[in-house]
Amino acid sequence: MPTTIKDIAKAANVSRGTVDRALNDRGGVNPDVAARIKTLAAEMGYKPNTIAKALATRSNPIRIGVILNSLGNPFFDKVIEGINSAYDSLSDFGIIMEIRKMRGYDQEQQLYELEQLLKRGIDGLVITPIATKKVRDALNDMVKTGIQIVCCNLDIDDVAYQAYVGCDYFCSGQTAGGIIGMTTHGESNLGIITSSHALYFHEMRVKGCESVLSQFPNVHITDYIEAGDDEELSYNGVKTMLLENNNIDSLYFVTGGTTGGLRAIHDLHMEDRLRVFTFDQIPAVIDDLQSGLVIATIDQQPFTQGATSVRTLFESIMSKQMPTRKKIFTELNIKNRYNINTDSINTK
Amino acid sequence: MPTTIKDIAKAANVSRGTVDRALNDRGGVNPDVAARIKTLAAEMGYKPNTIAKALATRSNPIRIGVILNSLGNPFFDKVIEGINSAYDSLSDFGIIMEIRKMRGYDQEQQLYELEQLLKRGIDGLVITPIATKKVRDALNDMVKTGIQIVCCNLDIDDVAYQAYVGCDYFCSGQTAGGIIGMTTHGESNLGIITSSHALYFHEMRVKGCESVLSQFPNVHITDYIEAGDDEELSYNGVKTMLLENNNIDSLYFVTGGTTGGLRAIHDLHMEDRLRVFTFDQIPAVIDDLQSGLVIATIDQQPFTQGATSVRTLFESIMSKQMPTRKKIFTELNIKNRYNINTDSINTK
DNA sequence: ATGAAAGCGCTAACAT
DNA sequence: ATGTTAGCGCTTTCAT
Repeated sequence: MPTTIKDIAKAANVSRGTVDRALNDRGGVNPDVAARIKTLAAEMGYKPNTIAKALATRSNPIRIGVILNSLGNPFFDKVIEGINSAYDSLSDFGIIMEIRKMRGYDQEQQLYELEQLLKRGIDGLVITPIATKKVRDALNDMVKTGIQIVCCNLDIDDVAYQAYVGCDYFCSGQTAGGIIGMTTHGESNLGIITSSHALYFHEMRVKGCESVLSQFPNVHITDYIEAGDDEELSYNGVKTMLLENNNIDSLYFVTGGTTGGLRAIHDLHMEDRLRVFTFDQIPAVIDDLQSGLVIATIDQQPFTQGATSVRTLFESIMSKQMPTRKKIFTELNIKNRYNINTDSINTK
Repeated sequence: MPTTIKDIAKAANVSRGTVDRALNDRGGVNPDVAARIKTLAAEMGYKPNTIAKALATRSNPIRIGVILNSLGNPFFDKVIEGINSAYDSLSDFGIIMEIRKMRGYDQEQQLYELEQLLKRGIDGLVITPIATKKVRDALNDMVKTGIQIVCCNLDIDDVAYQAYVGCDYFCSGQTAGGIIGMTTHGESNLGIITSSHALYFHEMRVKGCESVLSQFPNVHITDYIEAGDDEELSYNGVKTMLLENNNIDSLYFVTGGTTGGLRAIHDLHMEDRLRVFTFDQIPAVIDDLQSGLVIATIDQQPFTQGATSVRTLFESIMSKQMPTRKKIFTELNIKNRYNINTDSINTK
């Protein structure tokens, strides 16, 4: 039988209330007594029982806010599924969650959503932060008021958050580089489509890929465009790229814009000439994995990212402790047409 | 506020005890009243609060037995980590778990372990079942006495278990076939090392791979040995295979024996001649992914298999309901040297 | 500063 | 067959 607060109370010759106050630093307890209780608890190997605590605090439940720049980005569908799944499984603990969705990387929009959540009152926040000074400051202000933050999918420097949950972007680029090098047998003229050099994490995917491709002297990066995560820009950009460089035989889509770019290839009927490498398992990618146009896509476990963000935040609030690791990296997985997710777990 | 048993009691004009008895079919309640309570509960959207239930039943906790044929098989290290992780996170719910480890596929050994667990008394069982008639019968007998079963990593037909948690073996073979075909550019003389044709699931990996490779007319299966999951047999078999077939340029290790086989390659100094494809992320594979000998390995999420088995069993016992899906497939993931797991979640 | 007691939602033992 | 009550481990309010 594990040690309970009652056992400690008896051992310390005080009431359960006092033990609770001491152990949780609620104040109003003689420092000497508090110290005695704490050492006693440690000696007896006390571990608070989370579910009992959750039951007891059910009347003022933990409130979690979520802000995702998910609108118009099919990648986030799975992240949201993961968030909802974790929420479901935590509902017995009495938690309240509100998701707010926004489009793209507009900091003003994100600041607005933050304000709305603050108004309602929250204990914790899951966010895909936009890495600007204003957002950084706003987040740090929240932390000062006691709100705990977990970053999901996007990281941000110099914010006192609890954890970042997402992939290692440089590593994801390396993984892509590895599969590009191997499947082209080290002979290729590659076109790269990225969002913007300004987006640090997407740039990491390019750098990671290049660092590996440098080992393949006959893989040449022939062209390189920025499509700003916009499907139309990507569509037109890819069209131009392919028409202007008729030696390009493979394409590397770093992020958003993949759907538009694939459409361009189909409209040009250039499927047979090209090998395409992408990220994530969005619908357009799955279709073209089946058709054989996309050779491989790198998955970053979006479902797990969502679920783990919520769970990590919850545990962090409940236990009043930092998570054991600050950077919680999800796996990077190469998917071909045979192992794309149909009905495995971590997915649904 | 969610509906509680108290709300239903009030609405039905009975006591909470009666509601509890009715909803849990504990008997000793007027059928009409029971029916009324049940429909009322459904109407009011009642969902039992798991954590309250767990607290209340803490005095006779759920006992879970685990039987794994993990001895001498490094693959299972991660499965066990997953099992222990799930156990930790469920310990507040008051569960007791006992793991029994055995070696290989000996049915008598497995029957013995089953008997030991039965003696101690268990409510649920996680097992890597050996698919023989005796084991099948023993498991079905247990189910009849009310013990719930979850199969982990290995499936078995005609057992009334709650769920199978593991990979789709045929699909894992297809995935391997895809990566072999792509990275060899469809030109290869392939040697296959499997455990035994008699082991259905390993055979599926061969069939799945062959089904895909048939699309690559210039990939030839040159040799094919059975190494019975034994490292020494594999070591010698691979040596012979490579010496007798000096046109073999790639190897496909279906399962156990990978460590021994890789050692044979090194001892023959044939690293440069070969491309190797394996399953799982056991230490020897990780080393040779780094060295470049292993091109890719197919991961099946062993940590998740362990954790999900325990969680599924626990939820199934607590809720007295079948899991939503009977076959819970873990993801199959292609790993190259850049995305093998170092410190991502799902792993540790 | 400390103790006592009620209560979170549910189960189980005991009454009726 | 049904009601009542104590209790699981913890928090919180109200006394002292």
